[in-house]
Amino acid sequence: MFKAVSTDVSFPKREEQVLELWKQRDIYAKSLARRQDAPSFVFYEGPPTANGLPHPGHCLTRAIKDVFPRYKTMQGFRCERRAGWDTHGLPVEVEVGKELGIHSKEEIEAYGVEPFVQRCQQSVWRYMQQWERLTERLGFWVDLESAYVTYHQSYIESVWWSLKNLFDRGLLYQGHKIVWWWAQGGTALSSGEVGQGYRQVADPSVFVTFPLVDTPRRGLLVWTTTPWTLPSNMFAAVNPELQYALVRVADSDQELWIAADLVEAIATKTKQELTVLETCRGSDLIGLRYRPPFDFFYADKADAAGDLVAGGRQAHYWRVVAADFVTTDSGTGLVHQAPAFGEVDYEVLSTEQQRFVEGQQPELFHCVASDGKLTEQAGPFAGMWVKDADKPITRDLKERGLLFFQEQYLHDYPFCWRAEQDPLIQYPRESWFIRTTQFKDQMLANNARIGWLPEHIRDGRFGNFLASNVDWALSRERFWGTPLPIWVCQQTGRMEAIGNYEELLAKPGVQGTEVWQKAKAENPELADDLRVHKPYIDAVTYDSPFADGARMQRVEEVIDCWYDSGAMPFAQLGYPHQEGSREQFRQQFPADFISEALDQTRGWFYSQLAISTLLFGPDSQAATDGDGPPQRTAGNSVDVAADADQPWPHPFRNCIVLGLMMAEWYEPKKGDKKNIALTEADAKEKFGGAFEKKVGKMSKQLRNYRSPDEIFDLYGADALRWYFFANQPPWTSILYSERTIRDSIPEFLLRLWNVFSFFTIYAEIDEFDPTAGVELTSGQLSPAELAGGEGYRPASERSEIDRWILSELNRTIAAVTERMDAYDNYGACQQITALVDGLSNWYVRRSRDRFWAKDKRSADKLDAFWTLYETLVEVTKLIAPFVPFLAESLWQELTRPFVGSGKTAESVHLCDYPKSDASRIDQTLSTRMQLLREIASLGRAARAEAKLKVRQPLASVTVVLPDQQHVPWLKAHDALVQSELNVKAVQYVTDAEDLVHYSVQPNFKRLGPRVGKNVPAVKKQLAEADGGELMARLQADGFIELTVGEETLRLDDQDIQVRLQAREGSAATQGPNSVVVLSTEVTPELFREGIARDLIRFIQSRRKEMGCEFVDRIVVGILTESNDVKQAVDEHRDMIRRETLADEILEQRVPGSEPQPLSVAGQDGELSVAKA
RNA sequence: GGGCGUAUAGCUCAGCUGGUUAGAGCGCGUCGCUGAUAACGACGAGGUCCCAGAUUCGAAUUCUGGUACGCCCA
Repeated sequence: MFKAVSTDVSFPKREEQVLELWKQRDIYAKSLARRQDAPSFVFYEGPPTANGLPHPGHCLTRAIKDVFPRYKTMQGFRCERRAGWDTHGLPVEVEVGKELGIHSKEEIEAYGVEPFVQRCQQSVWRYMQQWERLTERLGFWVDLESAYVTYHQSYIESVWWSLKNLFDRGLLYQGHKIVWWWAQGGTALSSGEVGQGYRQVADPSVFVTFPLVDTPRRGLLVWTTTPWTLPSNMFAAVNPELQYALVRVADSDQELWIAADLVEAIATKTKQELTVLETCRGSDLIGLRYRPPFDFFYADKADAAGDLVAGGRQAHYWRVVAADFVTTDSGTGLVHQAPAFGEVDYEVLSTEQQRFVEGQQPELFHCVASDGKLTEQAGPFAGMWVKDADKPITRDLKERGLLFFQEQYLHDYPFCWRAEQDPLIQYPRESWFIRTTQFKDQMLANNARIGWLPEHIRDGRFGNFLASNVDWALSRERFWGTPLPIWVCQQTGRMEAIGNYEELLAKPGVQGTEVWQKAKAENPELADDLRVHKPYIDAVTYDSPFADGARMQRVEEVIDCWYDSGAMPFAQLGYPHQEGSREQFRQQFPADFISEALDQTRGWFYSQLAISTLLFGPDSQAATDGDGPPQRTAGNSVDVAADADQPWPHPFRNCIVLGLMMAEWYEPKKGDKKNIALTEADAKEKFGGAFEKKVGKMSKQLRNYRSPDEIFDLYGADALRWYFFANQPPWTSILYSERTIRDSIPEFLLRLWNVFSFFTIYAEIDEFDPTAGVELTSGQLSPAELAGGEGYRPASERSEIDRWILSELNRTIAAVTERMDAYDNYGACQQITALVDGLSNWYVRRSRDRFWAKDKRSADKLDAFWTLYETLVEVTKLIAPFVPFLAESLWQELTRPFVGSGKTAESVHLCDYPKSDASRIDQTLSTRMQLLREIASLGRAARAEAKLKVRQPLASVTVVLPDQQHVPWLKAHDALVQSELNVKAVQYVTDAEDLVHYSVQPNFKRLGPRVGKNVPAVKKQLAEADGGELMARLQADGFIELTVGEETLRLDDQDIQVRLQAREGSAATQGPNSVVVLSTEVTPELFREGIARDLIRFIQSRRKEMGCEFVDRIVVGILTESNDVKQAVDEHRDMIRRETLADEILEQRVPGSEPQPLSVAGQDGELSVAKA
């Protein structure tokens, strides 16, 4: 049987119990086992790194990642959820470096690559426990035991396989990458590190003359802010779209090309008089050859030239080229290009290289060594530190008459975050690239088929990013990462890629494996996976197939760890090496659903798409061993039809892109801004009144957020989850607001719990038994199963309100399903909230007296029980994916009476998701009930207006409706309105000119297209006409006629809408569909009845104070001087006794009671109550 | 500097394809209810829908141009 549950519930405590239950009974495994042969719904976990502590943002990601797999599992899909960990990369090296107190590459090498890498491998798991605990506590069901790990040998071998594939197809190549370089430290810095070091500095800005080869009197006026790069000049860039002017400099024969828009500005700035001789478009200047300011390279290469792809021949260097980044915002409109020292400049060189035929392309040159000093090639400047060379170079130009102008220029420039005095420079490094640009169109086509949420990601941020794709710079000159599996012939320089470790060992003349064997022998604890890492793998060499006697040696680099993560769809399976991985891959590719935050656009979203497109795209068939793209026949996707001929989209069909999470905190208006408070209450206590609320980024330093653990302990995981799901669409920036998280408890969790608690209280008292007569088959307490229950009647035989809530339930189930299938958790939650509100504030509220009815077995009472029970059971399943803990608690309680049978599903998460029963949806009933609720609400508003509390009975209300349609139905529900508004009678009228004023408006949506420009005229005529008369005519004829201009319009009741307006001075309120008018007269009889209701209330609260059980009977004594009160007791004795379970009402003090003062009808008295 | 996004009540946000009284929750205020009760309900105040222009019979919604903020990239 049911047992009344306390309303004093601690959700965190209950959640811990639920976790224990899940663990004991292995519910997650069972939920998968149930769907073993079902169609799959594929989910990919984007691997987080356990190298840092999890924070609130991870909770959101993990909550979203949880809700859809849970939902799909209940919907009948098999959804395997494999966890994964990202373990490589610079952050790990930095952590270890901190521990060791070292940071430069040299220091790491001095420390020893071998112990360093070993430490990295151990360090990766530093926060593992916290991550696992968070995952579990949040209720994120994911298979942690079989998690994929990016440093595992099988994972790395998958990555190798893919890289070999790319290498063999000519898609991996060596080139230069311009990096931010710390010359003193001899290392490249990541963009994150560079970002930390920006400072404002003054640098020289110089305008230099480049004389044209054919007409030396004419020159290009070229701008640069880095004079030290001038010796390495290769081109001058113009914007082909801009206008350029040839100007003569007054008092000289010099003629210079500059941007036309800048003539005046430059003249003013340089105090020179400039005369425009001619103008042209930038594109007309392209190809002009000039003499560079220094001869260091010019001496050798002035005549270097090559054949063009498009035919013809062109000089390699020192000519005008096109670059659309050139603007007229500053400088001269012509920009000096030293591709070695600028990423954009380098792109210009790349573009130029592509114009020439293979083997005849211009090549990068420069004269700066990696230590930041100019080389011997720089002649007199050799040996100078680049920044120190600015001045001598400028002076030299000036002496030779090439310097036109110089000034100081303020801008932000990056410095090394470890050595603040050291400016960083852009510098070319050898690097490996993947030829992704060749697949740009395919990637775009692939992207176009992905269901992005929000949609604008596809054409916006992600689409633009793809459209401006550059080749993927894959290699890293670091230590802890997947080694690039390319071996080089030491003699010929020819290379080959290796696809796995075994393949390497099978090479002829293999040597060097003993390095690993020795390490392992010395330390058997070493993870075997390390053998495919640096430095062990570097030691492995073999005989070159390209030259007799030569050896093959691995290149030094490791790869970008984003490649690791992007390879996850196949690498998590060890594809294609592991046994069974091909079959698994075919079943688990592509994913139906993934989700990460917006910052992954250029990260995991891109790495996955790029790798997948290159490896499994249309023209990769041959290279994938004949497997081709393994297209799974379709599970489930939005917008994207599973089209057998179209290989897209992969590797994921739907992606929810989460917004960034913001923190909310309070800081004092005065004093230490670091001394913050996390809640308003704390702030009040700490700072008095003087504080302000702040919203901003989460910050570890400021600690402006509460740790997830604390949230779980204080409010519970469901509160946090519901807050995430139900408060905003997930792609907006989400405020991590402790107050709002806390508020989700009373707003939703507790409200539902209270309904449930109400149910159990009366189910226990009345011994409601849902088991009798029920034959369990599925054990899910489905409507069909419950239909056999004792006293269960078909919905059609139950009362209106029962049918109403069942209709709302099924309507909601349909809506939630529709929303969730569209990956819209927010919309789904709004539906659920509305249902629970209706259940609590209308169904239970309006049904209470049915549960209080004396006859325990009356059909109506049983209907109420069955209806509420069934609704609770279905709601429990409905909310299970969202708030799995509360749902489980409810399920365990709701199934309690059946437990003996052993046939009920042992967890709500082993149930099917509810199916909407269309036959139970009654739209008319919904509309009518809505109207009824409107009337009740208006009635209450009218009472409030007239200051007549609901406890005071009134004679009647009059409800004015514009049409008769629903009146018969409403009349049948008089009792409901009467009790809700505490009135004796309800009248419905449509024609009540004395009470309301009718105003008639056009139905714009209908009439707009029909009458167009005449809409305002129609509106005016309708407004000016007598509303009541129009109504009468409409009701009599079915239409009205209006003359607008030349035309006569016939309008029916669909074309116009009648609005009611309460007349001034009556106790009336108006709503969208009706007006409710209150009869405000309080007769003596009504007054006394009000007194009786007051007395009931006093007695009830006294009962409660005394700790009476619900069924205890009492004796009541009322002492009063008031005749009204005495008379009220006489007249309403039965009602008072019935409501308060009083055996007797005496006009004296009840012996053995504690008398209480009583104030009713403005009279004092005394109330005494005792148990009978 | 470029790209993307956002701007609606005191706060956090809804508002689909244009339809004339712009909504919710919280907060605030007033009142009510009192055997679901440390809950709950009703009502109220509170809006230049960022600004300007355009399209239209009609614009929070579409277009153009600004402004502010956020993110990503340079």
